[in-house]
Amino acid sequence: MRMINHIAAIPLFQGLPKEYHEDLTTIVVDQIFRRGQIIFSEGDEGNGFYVVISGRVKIFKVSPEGKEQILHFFGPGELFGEVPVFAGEHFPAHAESIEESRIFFFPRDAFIDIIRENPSLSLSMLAVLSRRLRTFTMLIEDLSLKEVPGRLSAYLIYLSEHKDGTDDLILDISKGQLASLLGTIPETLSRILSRMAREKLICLDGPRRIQILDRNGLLELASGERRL
Amino acid sequence: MRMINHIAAIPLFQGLPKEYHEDLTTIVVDQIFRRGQIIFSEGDEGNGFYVVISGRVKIFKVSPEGKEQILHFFGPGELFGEVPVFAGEHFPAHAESIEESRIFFFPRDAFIDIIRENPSLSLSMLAVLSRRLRTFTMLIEDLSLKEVPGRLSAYLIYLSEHKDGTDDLILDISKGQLASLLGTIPETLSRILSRMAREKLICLDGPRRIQILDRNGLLELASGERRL
DNA sequence: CCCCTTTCTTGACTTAGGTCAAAGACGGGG
DNA sequence: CCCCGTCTTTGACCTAAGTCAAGAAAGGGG
Repeated sequence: MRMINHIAAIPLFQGLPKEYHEDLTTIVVDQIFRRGQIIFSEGDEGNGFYVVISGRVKIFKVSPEGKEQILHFFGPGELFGEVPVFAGEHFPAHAESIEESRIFFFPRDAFIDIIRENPSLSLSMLAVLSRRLRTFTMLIEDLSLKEVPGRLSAYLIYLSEHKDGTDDLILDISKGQLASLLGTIPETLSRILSRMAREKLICLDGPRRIQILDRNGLLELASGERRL
Repeated sequence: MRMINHIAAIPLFQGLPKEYHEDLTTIVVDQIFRRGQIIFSEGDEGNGFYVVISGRVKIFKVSPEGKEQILHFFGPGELFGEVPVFAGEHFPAHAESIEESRIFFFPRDAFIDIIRENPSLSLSMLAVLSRRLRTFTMLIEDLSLKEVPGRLSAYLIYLSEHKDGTDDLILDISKGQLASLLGTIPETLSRILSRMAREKLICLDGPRRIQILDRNGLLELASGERRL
């Protein structure tokens, strides 16, 4: 049974006594979702939460006219859909698998029973939720206080700080998705990218490769000191 | 000692064994803040969280140019500033007392000790954080997917559903603050209010009194079906 | 009751960024 | 290697909403 290894690898469950890992394997549901498949929709009843084992998932809202605002991307080891478990019954947004993904589902009631007996697990959950609140706070700040070039700069800086090795940044999502994450549309994003390239802030090195030429310039944009 | 009564009245601590209420009184710090006084600032180290006993508090972000985005208002019984307790060290936003307020402060370490022994308290905290995540999700949706008349309509509908008795809605905050909560500026809010009055959706009955004339019209605006 | 401060409204102007439309560039399957 | 669908870019246009500036109302303290 390899499931227990997957569970032990989930950050949320690190530092949990082994017997709880075993308890968790008894309640977990192992699922595969294909690219584009909806995992849950806004308003669905939330009977449990999910953890990405492999692949990637996006969480998003849609306006009546069809514009979509991405709230998060989640990759391996991250959990999502936990809000209704503690707050009430309904999911506040949609979840879609953006590539073939393996997802573990943890049913609500059984999970709460485990939590009731394990304060250290609940502290982990509290940490996860608090960190999520912080990222939302940043997203709200971006959306309401910065213009799009500022949000984009902040995102590029963020990428450059979390990348591994290479000189270029590799966008791991399509530009359309990035636009939605930044609260704008592909056309606008495209214009801003080429404007930034013209201003020698960045260099577009290929379809999904971006090189940062003027880090300070980006930082100034991100903090609102400069306009494009 | 009346402090324990205040603590017992905090929703977060409802359903907690009495002895924990007593433990809490030993760690709590009782504070008074005046109107306009800053409780903490973005980036401050978070050594604990706060609960409003009386008065009102706003949580907000400020752009480099000084525009402010209000994230929350909190009144009696509500807690705030809990993110750094579990997620890390720094407050992600500012907190200001908008009227004379009595605030209890709970230091981080002592509180975590109590949580470690009391799963039902941690479940309450998880519920509070989850509900907060949900309201942020709604705020993000509003800010990025709706135009200002839509956000305002949503807020008026919300008020009308939570009001007590009277026919008119009473704005409990200034129009400037409301503008900031809606992610806009007072001029724009003012224009939209008079436009809504002209369109007979609402009636402005005095400085802070608004009467809803056409609930459906507001609902259509809030859901994006109609434009103003 | 009146002054002074703060808040609110209104107007003229500017602009970021969204919409619509069409052309170009990728990229995987046959 | 070529075709077709999907992503991306570019252009012309439009509009929501922000800026600046000047009055008008409210509201609290003396």
